[in-house]
Amino acid sequence: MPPARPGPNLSRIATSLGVSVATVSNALSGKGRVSEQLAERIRDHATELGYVPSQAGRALRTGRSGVIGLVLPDIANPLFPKLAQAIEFAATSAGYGVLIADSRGNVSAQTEAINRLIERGVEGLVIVPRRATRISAASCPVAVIDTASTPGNTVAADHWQGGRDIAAHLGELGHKRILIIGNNPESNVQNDRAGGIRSGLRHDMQASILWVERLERDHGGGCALGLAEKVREGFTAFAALSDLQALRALTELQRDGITVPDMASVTGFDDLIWSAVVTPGLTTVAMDMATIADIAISSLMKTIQASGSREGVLVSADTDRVPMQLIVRQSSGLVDPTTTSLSNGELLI
Amino acid sequence: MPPARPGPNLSRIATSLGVSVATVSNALSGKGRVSEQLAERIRDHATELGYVPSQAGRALRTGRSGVIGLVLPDIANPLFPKLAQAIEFAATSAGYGVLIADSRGNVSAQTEAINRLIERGVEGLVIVPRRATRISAASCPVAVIDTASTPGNTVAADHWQGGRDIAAHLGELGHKRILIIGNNPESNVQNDRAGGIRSGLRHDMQASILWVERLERDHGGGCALGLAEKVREGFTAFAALSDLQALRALTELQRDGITVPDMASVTGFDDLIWSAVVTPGLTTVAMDMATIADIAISSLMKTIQASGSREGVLVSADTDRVPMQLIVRQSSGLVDPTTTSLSNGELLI
DNA sequence: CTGAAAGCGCTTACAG
DNA sequence: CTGAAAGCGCTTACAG
Repeated sequence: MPPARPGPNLSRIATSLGVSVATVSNALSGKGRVSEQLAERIRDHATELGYVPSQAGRALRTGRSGVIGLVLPDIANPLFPKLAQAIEFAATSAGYGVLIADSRGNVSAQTEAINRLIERGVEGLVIVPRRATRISAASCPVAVIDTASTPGNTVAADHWQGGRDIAAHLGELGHKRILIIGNNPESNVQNDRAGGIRSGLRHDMQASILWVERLERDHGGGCALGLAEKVREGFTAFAALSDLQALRALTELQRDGITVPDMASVTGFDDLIWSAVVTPGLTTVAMDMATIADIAISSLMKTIQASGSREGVLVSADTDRVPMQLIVRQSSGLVDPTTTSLSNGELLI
Repeated sequence: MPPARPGPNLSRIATSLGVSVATVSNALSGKGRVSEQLAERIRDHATELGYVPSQAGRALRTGRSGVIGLVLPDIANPLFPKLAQAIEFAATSAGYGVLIADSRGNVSAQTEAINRLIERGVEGLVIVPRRATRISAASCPVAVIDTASTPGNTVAADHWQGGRDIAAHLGELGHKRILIIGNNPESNVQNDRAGGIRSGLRHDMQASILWVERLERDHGGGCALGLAEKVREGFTAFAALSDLQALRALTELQRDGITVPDMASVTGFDDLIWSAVVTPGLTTVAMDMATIADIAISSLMKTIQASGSREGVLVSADTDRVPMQLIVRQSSGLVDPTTTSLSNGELLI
């Protein structure tokens, strides 16, 4: 005999009230086929007993688990907290739970992670793919979060426009020679951002690009970027393609006696946690994670509802580009004290 | 009539092979009540058909969902990636999925988050509680990750010992006057760390403490910490209670022309992502997240197995203190190039 | 407005 | 070694 749940179930409520389980079910789901009077009695009794509906029973009957999966290439990525928070919030608002999976390691780990989630019965998947991975249709609806320049149905920040904003900002400050600092030349995101910067330069501005990964291949991990030398060569602005590289640039410049922003400006991307904390505060461009998450989740919901949750199609929304927002702080020479405060009273540690 | 799943189920495999569902179930679960020959035929046919077992059916029958919940006070916390990654890995290894929930906001949000997870049928919960929150027994086993000084059954890093390691390290470097920089005087974690530092000072060393939150209450968010002044007063080492404050200290010192580590040393806690990236690299103390996660998950598994997954008790392990590990980088004046490399080729951006 | 009944897919005693 | 059957808790046509 199957193990009985300790908590009360519909049947217990029903017999205890002398009504049928069907009526209890209808009353609790509020479908309105029960007289309001009886419905209220049933609801009261249910709360009194501490009734918690069984997801398993409901899922088995309806074919919907009420859960989606979030697959990340590397949870340790500093962008992840914002993404996970936004997805969790959007999914919860839509009445769904979020199972996480880390596809750390190779591409096959990504496939395994996806399969694990599908075995757990997720109704849909939000995937941030590993580099150079195309998600072949899984056996459930999938929303991909990636660069706009990745082909396929994706939602992404408008990295290109973010780059243009950076270029415009640096132009206003009078910079002529910009050094773009990227990590990985294979990254679609970084190439979009760099392209945006280049396309936003005024005619009298010019930019070079430094790929840190290549530098480190030649000189070892953690090597100096040699930015003081670049300053001597005439570069006055360092536009990193992520806040992590921006932080590296900022601290290296300061260590070498180049004051920021007096002698050089530094900008980043993503508004990661430390951007508002460092001195001088880091000028950066933020993704609108809430909107990105909303689009991903709502496309997913639409597809789930339409397909009866079982089609293995990518979400049918066209590629969405969500605007990025420039956040000016002191590292680029403009001081706006209102953007530097960080309410970190909520930080765990 | 309930909606049929599109994929094959046990019954389809059974009829297609002319055997009973019981036999298929036994063959696939490998309980060994089926002749090896038949079992193999069944397994082959199942993979051929792309059979994926229904979690819902299994959960309903066995009373186990195969899922645990992870409740975090704030997913945006920079420590979260490491924690989530470690928990996800430990849970996956134990055959469990991980549902996440953010108890952002007030304490009642934490209660709601816990209830949502319980409604989704989690068999256990890993909770990083909000400050000053005691988790009253939920209706499933709970493992709490917090400071060792929080009463109750918890697993935590040995923050006190980490503090002692910092003090010993600074002592070896010859520092006499230490400024401890904390964020929040209410935090058990921070108080443990500060206490550890104080207890590890040699007789000829002395420490003062600066609470940033109080400073900002008086001078506004993002205000300067005034560390250059402290250097003039004779402080030579700044021991932050988290890497975020350490980064703030480091950049403020550098901006004010105090070279690190020549004129002052800086240390942090947690080995967050940027510690290895800044110049000079940040000396810090790392939690052993893998071990913490292993202990939390295995206690949970033990309690789940013992109690039939339904008792509302905290895990019965005594409070576990997991050692922290000192990571020496240049910010404290010792240069060890082997610890400065960061393989960030896997970073998304 | 309310109830009896079927059935989602699975596992596990129990019989043979 | 294999099969028939019960039952986990729910929802939803269908009858009354």
